[in-house]
Amino acid sequence: MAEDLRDKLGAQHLPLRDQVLAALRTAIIDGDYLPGERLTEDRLAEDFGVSRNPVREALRVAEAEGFVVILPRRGAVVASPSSGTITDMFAVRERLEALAARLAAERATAADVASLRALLDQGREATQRQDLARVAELNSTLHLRILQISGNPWLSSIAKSLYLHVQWVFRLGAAERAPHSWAEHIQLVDAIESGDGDRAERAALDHLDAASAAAYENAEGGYGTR
Amino acid sequence: MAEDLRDKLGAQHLPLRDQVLAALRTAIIDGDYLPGERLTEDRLAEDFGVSRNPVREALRVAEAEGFVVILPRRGAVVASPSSGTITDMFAVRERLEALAARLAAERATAADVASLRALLDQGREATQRQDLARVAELNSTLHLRILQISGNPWLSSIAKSLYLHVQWVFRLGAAERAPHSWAEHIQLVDAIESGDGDRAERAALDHLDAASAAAYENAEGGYGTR
DNA sequence: TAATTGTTCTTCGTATACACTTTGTCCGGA
DNA sequence: TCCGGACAAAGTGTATACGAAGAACAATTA
Repeated sequence: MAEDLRDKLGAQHLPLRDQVLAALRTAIIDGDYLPGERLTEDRLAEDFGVSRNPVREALRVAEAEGFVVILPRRGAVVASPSSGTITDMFAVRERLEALAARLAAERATAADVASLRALLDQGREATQRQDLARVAELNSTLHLRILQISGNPWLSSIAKSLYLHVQWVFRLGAAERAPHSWAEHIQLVDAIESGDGDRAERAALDHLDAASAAAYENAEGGYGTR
Repeated sequence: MAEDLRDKLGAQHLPLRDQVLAALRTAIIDGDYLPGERLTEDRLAEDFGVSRNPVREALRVAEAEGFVVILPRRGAVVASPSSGTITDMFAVRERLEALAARLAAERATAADVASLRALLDQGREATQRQDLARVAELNSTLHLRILQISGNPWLSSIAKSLYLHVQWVFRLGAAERAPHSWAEHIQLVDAIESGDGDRAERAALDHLDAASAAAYENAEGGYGTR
């Protein structure tokens, strides 16, 4: 009986560096660490209650992911997304999510479609309850689920990382728009279910156009021009 | 005069971890470390003549980039690209490079076009000299240059990383095909110069179709199905 | 004021230690 | 011969300490 427990614990073992990385990411996305803020190793180590080594490893990955900028011999600061990169991000995301929608349409099983429909149902429900946070969360889940259904690991991992950044930049306005985007989501899932790749791609593009327009508008007043 | 030197030296400073990462990447791409090979920290530290810390930091980034797989408490092994991921990689690359071509066409200055033409000239020359390695190198440079001209940092960084993986998987057959692809490159640069986004995108897609067909063929006999 | 110097903070890299897992080996028993 | 457990070896994960070097900032001096 003890072996079972140990096995599970062993498999479950998450290296501290990964926990730190996850915590760092969410702290940045949630705005606990603001763009431009300096992140000294000692401070992070203290914040997360670990030694400097795991922190350093997490920082390198966070840099590769674009969440922090590291200047040699000067340390890490939280990256500052500019409005220019917003346009750029959406340009890339448009292509990738369109591809994901097409692949998903071509490969989705009945079970896949059912899981998407279930998410739509939960979304409708949460919208009625005015639970915006939950709606936004389901929104994310839906997108990630479509990526997963696309069955392309490269696409999935790249788009996922991009999606995190989008959330970071637009964490302010995302919740308000979420309910509006739900109608577009239904279109998208319908298209995926139909198995028509062209139609799915079009639906994804329509959705992203609307999202980028709304997000951009929001960014004008929110994050500012720089 | 001294200030200039100091500034340059300061900026030039490459942390060991970055040097290790670069060396590790090229060692993997060049096949010095084969897929599935175990990479113990001590060994890498000795190979590169550094301590464990820089090696560990480089390994984490290499993992994020997909060059190695790290299993907790068991260490890192060189990733094994399967033929399935080849198709997936090209599917993503197609979209991204098409976007890059379009943006490049829309934004290229006269100087940009000139630099592309210069690369084409050098390529023609190297082809005549039968210097296949040089041709392959110029091939890479051309693609990266177009990404740079696109002016989209996200696109650039993602496509660059993808490009590295393509080189890794097809390092065997890339050199042979390089001369053939040159004609397609000329089409592409012509399209970029014309400023016609649609045309540039089409040229990029044509090029990638040919490249993926050739690469796939080569992989059948080379790397094998798994 | 402007240039220089000195101090302090921090990163970068090395080295060391140790707990804990995983893996491999060996050995006795069925 | 084959199996299962004890035991040893290898390697990772984490913490800690230390020195060198750079960067930032304050103090001092011309």
